[in-house]
Formats: sequence, structure tokens, C-alpha cells
Amino acid sequence: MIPIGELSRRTGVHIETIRFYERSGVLPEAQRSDSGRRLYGDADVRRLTFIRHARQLGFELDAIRTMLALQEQPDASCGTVDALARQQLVAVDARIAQLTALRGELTRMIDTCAGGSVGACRIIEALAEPTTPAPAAAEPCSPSCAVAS
Amino acid sequence: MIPIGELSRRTGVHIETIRFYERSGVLPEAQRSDSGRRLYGDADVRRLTFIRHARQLGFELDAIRTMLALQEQPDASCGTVDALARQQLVAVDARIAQLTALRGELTRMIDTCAGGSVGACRIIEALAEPTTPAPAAAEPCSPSCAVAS
DNA sequence: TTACATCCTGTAGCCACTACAGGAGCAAGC
DNA sequence: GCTTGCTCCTGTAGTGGCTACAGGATGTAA
Repeated sequence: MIPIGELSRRTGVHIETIRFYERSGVLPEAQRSDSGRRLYGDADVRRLTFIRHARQLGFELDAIRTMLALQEQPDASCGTVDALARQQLVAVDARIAQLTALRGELTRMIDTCAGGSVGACRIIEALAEPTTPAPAAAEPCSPSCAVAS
Repeated sequence: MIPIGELSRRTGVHIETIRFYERSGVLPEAQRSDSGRRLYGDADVRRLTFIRHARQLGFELDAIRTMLALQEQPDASCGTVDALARQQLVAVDARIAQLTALRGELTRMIDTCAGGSVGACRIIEALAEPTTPAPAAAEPCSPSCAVAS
């Protein structure tokens, strides 16, 4: 049995995030020591490693909860897991395509900047124009639409 | 002078988002009609179009605020704008590279799934393993790390 | 025993919105 | 003048997935 700090070190997941996972039901309630500290075993390390890896692949906690529930019934068909993974792949593909388009636009903008004053700045000019595809069709940018890492 | 609904229609930005932009200082406080309704002119349409386009390119509101402030002084050098755009390009490139790596992993996972029961599911097996690169080096996933659009 | 690390709970903040509740104003037709 | 239905108002709370405290208790080593 290891404390939360050790679990954090072994899995690369922040302590606060582990507690958050417990609160939100992705991790089961941990065992406790006499003084009330959380204690974890090998199964917890495996479960958290699974969660971390799935999160890195972009799966939402909801999807991860589904997959974890399925693991509890090893006889069930893995169709759901496969479907989730395919769904995820489609989302990743769409995101890459979108970012690639943005990249092109950004590059063009930067290339046309002659380095003068703001008044003559092509980048600002380019941004001031409405989006090239039909503006009405544009959906608002979801929180996860951001780019920064 | 047009009301907020018309501004929303012309720019493709939700009404709630327009009000949110005003609250957070990206848009100036709108003029009001006698009954207290917001009224907008051509300059507002241009400003919001600029904001929307910049958001679509992944610029954060903070960066947009900076660029808008620079536009008020057309004699200033456009170096800051250029730097912001270049920064953004670097971020987009990094994000594309990361997503491409994820895509590869997802594809491999899906390809090895034979469609049996959860107990034998290769996707779950693959997820249960720690990440291939050094696990300790993995940084936690930022809010914008998600994939879905 | 002193120092420091680790852990606890609880709450609030982050980003960029989004979604209400509960009400007021406005325009058109009857 | 009245109804219908749309638009608009303010204010607050929720979203996802964490992250960052405050303020305290516990554990461990010199």
C-alpha cells in the first residue's frame, strides 16, 4: 500500500488530479490509513495508468468511465470500446484537418507582413476580414477548440 | 445602428458571447437605446469580425485584446502583432505534431482489435500500458488539450 | 524538538463560453 | 387596445478538466 504522493510519482498524475478523479467517480474511493490518509495498491496504479493514457489520447472522462465499467465485465463484447476508439479517431482527424487549415492561413498572414507600422499591417488586415468559408455556417468555438498546449 | 441580434447574425457570434465579450472588455460598452437595448454601428461589426476571425485562428482573448489596443495606435510598429502570430504558429505546429502521434497510436490500437470480448480486447490492453515516452516527463493535459470540436 | 515533507478538507479560480430564470420591450395583426 | 410571439435585458450558475490556494493535521529524520 502506497500513499497518494507515491501513486502520483509512479503514474505521472498530479495529487490534486488524483483526488479530483476520486471525487468525480473515475477512481473508486481509496482505502484509508488509521489517520485518514489515502492508501493505494497495484490495482489502483494500473487503473490510474489506464486513465492517464486514455486522457493523453484525448478520451473524455465520460468515455473513460464507460471503458472502466466494461473492464469489470470481461465477458462483454468489446464493440463499445472499439466504437469509442473509432469515434476518437474521427475527432482527431477532424481536429488535425482544421489545425492544418489554420496553419496555412497563419503562414500566409505572417509571410505578407512587411514589418512596417500597425496601420499598414497585413496581419491585422487579414484578421479584419470575415472568414473565407460562409460566415453564417461558422459554429462557435468550443472550449477545446484552443490551440495552445 | 443595429441591435445585438442583427450583429450576431452578421458576424456569426452568439448573442451571449457578444455580451460576454463586452463584460470581459474585448468589446467596448455598447451604446444604448432609450429603453436600454444595445445598439451597434459599422465599427462594432468590423471589430467583432476581427475578434471572431482571430479566435478561429486560436488566438486567446488576451492576445486579441493586445492586438485591438495596437490598432488604436496605427503608428506603432507591428512587431508585436507579428510576434503573436508567430507564437501562434509554433503552438499550432506543436498541436498538430502531438495529434498526429496520437492518431498513430489510436490507429494501431483499432487495427489490433479482433472484435472478441472485453477480456481479450487489445485496445484496453494498449491503454493499460504506461505511455511509451518516459512517463515521468509527461505533463498534465491542459484544458485545451482536448480533441473534440 | 525542531524542521520539514506529506497529507487532509474545502473552496475558489482558470478559459471561453453556454444556459438558464425571470422579466421588459417591441412590432404586427385583429 | 389587446394578444401573440419575438427580441432583448440582467444576473447567476454550469461546463470540462483540472489547478491553486488556505489552514490545518500527521509523519519522519536529525
